[in-house]
Amino acid sequence: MITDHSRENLVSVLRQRGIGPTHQRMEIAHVLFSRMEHLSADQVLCLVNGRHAETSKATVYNTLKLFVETGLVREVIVDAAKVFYDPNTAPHHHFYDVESGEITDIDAEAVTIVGMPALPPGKVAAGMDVIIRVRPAAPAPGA
Amino acid sequence: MITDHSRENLVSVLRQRGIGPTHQRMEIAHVLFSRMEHLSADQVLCLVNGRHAETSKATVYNTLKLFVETGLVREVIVDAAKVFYDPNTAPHHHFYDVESGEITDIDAEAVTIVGMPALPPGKVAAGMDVIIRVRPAAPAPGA
DNA sequence: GATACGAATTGGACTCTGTCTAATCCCATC
DNA sequence: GATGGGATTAGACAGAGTCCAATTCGTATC
Ligand SMILES: [Mn+2]
Ligand SMILES: [Mn+2]
Ligand SMILES: [Zn+2]
Ligand SMILES: [Zn+2]
Repeated sequence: MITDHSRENLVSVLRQRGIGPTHQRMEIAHVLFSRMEHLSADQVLCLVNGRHAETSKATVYNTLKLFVETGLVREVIVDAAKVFYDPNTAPHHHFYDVESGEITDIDAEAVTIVGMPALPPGKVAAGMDVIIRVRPAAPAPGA
Repeated sequence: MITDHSRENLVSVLRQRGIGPTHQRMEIAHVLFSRMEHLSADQVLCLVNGRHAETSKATVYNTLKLFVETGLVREVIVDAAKVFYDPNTAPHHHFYDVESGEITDIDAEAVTIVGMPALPPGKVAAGMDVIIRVRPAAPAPGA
């Protein structure tokens, strides 16, 4: 969890991962880590170019892929339409509102999975996702 | 779990859900229930048209959506690239091999989730997915 | 300051999954 | 064998994401 969003700190966070801190990468990291929300590539593109266009779609995709490969952010696959990028890399799970698209974190510490079967032979674990799909409660009938 | 793949039984399975058993729908149901595998829309299209083309892409998408809406099959979202359709509608979870794309079922009976936090206020549960991402074990070094 | 060079960025074409629509087809009923 | 409504269809379309060759950037060296 990155709490210091200053330019100097973002530079060192990128450098720690061997990522050259270019202007575009800094802007994208800033968008992700200042908000700590689950953003799609298109949302990142729009936020980065909010004032005036300065970063291309190709660079946003290049950079998000680079951030994922280096473990700076995590992909969240809950919706068939698009990938979300999650600046929270601590182990955790998600609520997903299938109507609004809203994604909410669930602390992994709080949850235990009992009776998990052995991995298929010849396979090694690469991660676990728990997704609780929710929808807005229907208003009480007659209310 | 549908064990009888005879034409007559598929007709009655569709009728039970209020789905008119057209030739194309029967073929698609047959492809899904005779294999009991997790298939993408494109795989269904190719399998249905294996011999000679008889069903359009539009009909495959229409029919899969209809099957999902009526609870005959279930969508599995594990891969950003495409949706898989699962003829197993019993509650269960999945192993997903991120390299081969192979999907394997995990019986939900065997697994218990302890300490699940309360749903966000105003939300009602619509389902839970557990996805264990795996990859082929690296060959032993020096072997 | 000018030059050189590898790395990063870019526009735009392209692929792929999935949606939409208007025309046509199918088929049960009369 | 006409009628009518649902199902199917081709193909245009939309949106996410990839790819590539050309350009630009940042930095190191002179
Ligand atoms: Mn800025
Ligand atoms: Mn068949
Ligand atoms: Zn998250
Ligand atoms: Zn399954």
